[in-house]
Amino acid sequence: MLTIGEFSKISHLTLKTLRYYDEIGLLKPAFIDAKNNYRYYNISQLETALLIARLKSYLFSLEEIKVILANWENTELLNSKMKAKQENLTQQITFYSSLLKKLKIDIQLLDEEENIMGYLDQIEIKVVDHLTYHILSQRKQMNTADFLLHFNELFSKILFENLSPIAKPLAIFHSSEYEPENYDVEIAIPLAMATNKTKVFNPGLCAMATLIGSYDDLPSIHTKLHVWLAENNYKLNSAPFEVYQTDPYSTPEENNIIEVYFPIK
Amino acid sequence: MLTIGEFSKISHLTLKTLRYYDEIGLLKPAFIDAKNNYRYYNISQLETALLIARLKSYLFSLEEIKVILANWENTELLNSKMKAKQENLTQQITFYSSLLKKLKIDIQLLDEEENIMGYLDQIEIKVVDHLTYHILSQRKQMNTADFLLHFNELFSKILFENLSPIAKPLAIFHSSEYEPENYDVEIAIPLAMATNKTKVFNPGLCAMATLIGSYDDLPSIHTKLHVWLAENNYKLNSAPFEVYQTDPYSTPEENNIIEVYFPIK
DNA sequence: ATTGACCCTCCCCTTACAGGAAGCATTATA
DNA sequence: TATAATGCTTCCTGTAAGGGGAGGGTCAAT
Repeated sequence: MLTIGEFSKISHLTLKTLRYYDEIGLLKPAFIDAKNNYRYYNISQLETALLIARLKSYLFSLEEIKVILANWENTELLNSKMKAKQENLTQQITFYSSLLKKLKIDIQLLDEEENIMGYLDQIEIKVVDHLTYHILSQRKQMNTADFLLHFNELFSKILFENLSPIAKPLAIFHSSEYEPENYDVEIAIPLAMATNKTKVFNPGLCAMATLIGSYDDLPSIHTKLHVWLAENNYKLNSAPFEVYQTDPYSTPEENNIIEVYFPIK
Repeated sequence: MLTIGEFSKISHLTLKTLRYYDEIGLLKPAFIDAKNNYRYYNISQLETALLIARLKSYLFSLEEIKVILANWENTELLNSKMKAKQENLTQQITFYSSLLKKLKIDIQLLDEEENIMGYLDQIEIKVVDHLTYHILSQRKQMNTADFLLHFNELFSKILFENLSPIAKPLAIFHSSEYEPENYDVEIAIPLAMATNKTKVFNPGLCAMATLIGSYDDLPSIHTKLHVWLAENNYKLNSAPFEVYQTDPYSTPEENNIIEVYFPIK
């Protein structure tokens, strides 16, 4: 039997950590002296501690580790968790790598004494009179993370009901605030002919800017448009919408072309 | 003037986020109506919001971003912070990559139906009678993170006082628990001759195991040794110590050779 | 005048502990 | 044996960056 201090020294886990693991039920001492609440550990628990440390080094959460330990006999579980973690780490690495790439571009800009927000001045705003369309649309509360998925239903309908799209798909944003988990969006596809399921989409005069790049830059475009509206004494007349000019499935993230329209008056 | 909802929609920051940024002083609304506490933002603050989002995407903490914004005129600061962050990201990537490599090895083990803790059984324990040395030593409370640095002083003394080391440097662990920030360690170098500054180091009979690999595996060795002591009815006779057989500065992390000794009775 | 959308503050929750206080228990030393 | 030094306990607070929700006030349009 080892006291918590001895156990700490051998396992290289602090007292705080051991007490915390006890509390969350990850590693409970083999024996607790009822009269003074002293914790005592088995020597064999040292190996459990090693295992925990090992899994922790792979960035599993303590909750995940608990599950793995509880099903230690089930090697399939561990195997699949490990493979999931591998996938996870790989994604992290690509994420960090692309971040690093962007960062380096900005550093170069800074070294050339340019403003890193300078790209904002490159955004060009046009005033256009948008065509009137008959659109097939669906309005939903959606999670912005799986925005794309929601188009599938529409695409499918068009395919199976032999409808003919006449322009690129678009999305109309009705939300009054930014709520990524529960975003009020109407996705739509303009059709060549009106049916009883279509409705008329007639935004009229619009301020428009084109985004070439990642969706992450959408706030920049929106900001630009709003600043422009304010400077030119226009008001937003109805919900902003976006037209997707490129296929997000086959286009690399940074080459997407999205037109953002603000109906104005 | 924009209400918080409008500002949220354009900037793609949630209401929660905006209120939080107000609270921590990162982005305070330009105007607050005193009678109802409504927050109102300037259009120009949208660009600040964009900047914040940008820096956040580079994984700066909000605290860092606050500092950067406060010194926005000082382009040097931003530049240096960006370069530090670049370094940081690079390290993260190497860290994740090496983790991924280890993970893949374990996955392969699992696929071959081996236990991932199997390496524990490979650790060989010998009983040896340790030589007696005259050691030049220093006992300190240290942070385990800069363990190596503490040797420099000793090395320097040996060099400038023309002393002759006779064996590899070692460290004796007096701590009674694991406290990474404040670890009670005695670092020592055995010398050929006794002086008035040396003391006798005579651990006697020891159980010994050799670690080839990263320092992270030290708990495994300690665990192994403790299990062995318990199984063979020995007791720890004095503080455990480690002998560093390889130069940590020139040896890649995974090739270090460290001998761990437990004086026994 | 009412209603529904919008805004406010306040409190609790998240991870994986660290830091510290206050108070027993055990062990070492004088 | 008395005292001091450790060792152990529980409990409280704090971390980063907000999310979730309660309870209640306010605004704009009908």
